[in-house]
Amino acid sequence: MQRLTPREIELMTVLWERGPSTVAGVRDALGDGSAYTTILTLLRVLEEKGHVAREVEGRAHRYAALIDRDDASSSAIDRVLGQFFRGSPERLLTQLVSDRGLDDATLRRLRALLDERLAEDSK
Amino acid sequence: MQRLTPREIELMTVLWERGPSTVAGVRDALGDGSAYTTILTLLRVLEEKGHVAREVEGRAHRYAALIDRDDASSSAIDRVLGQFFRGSPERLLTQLVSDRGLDDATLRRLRALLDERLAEDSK
DNA sequence: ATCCTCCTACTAAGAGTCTAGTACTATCGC
DNA sequence: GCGATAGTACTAGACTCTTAGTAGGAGGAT
Repeated sequence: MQRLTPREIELMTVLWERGPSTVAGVRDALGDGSAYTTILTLLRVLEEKGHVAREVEGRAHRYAALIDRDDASSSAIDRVLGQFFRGSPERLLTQLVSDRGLDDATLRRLRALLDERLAEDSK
Repeated sequence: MQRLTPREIELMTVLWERGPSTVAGVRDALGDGSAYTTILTLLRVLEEKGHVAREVEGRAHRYAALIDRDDASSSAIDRVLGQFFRGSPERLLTQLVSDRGLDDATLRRLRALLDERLAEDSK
């Protein structure tokens, strides 16, 4: 999966969460002061890159995400994993739990998650 | 912490792993075909940004990382967390274990990590 | 029919990233 | 001393990212 820029991630997030949207819809959802044409341009670029598709709807166009949110986040994790943790999820988790001051409740939920996963695997 | 570019991360990684290095040292460690002056320029930029310092050593300069690797990776995690997981480490871990096909051994090690951490906290 | 509004297409500018060349300097071997 | 070598400083070009303006078209209101 090709890398998304920070701004592109913001736009894609809107499409992922709201579903297919018009330029005005995306702009409203973002709620920053970006000009209408700015959003339009960004969506055009995303279309060129193959990350979104659009269809005509009345006189406007409706843009829809073509890539999966999970795929995008997975790529982002891969990148961080490779850049900082020699590809090791353990190292990442270690830092996650040691640096972030996660409270016991969160730690226990994380452990429960792993337990679940392990139980599934052994089925 | 300010965002590092991908290329900057590569250079910083060399400094983090090898310790303070000269331009030639960094260039050798990278081992890609980059021109000497390219590495020089990148290090100069990193110095301008305050990420590295240098001191004269003979006729060359030796560059040293000023920022901590853990801080940088922590920022990277924060970014991904914010961009894709609404700031929730659980959501990140969920995807980590579900998508990545981690084997049972790894999952158990991750769980052991959490157990350790929980034990420490209760001390 | 004409004007207004909404929307798109195209263009462009400024900043940042990454690359590397050229020019200059200092040191070392002789 | 003098040339070769190794290093730095400066410059610059190609590319990407982000922003937004201008022009023009299509539809609706009157």
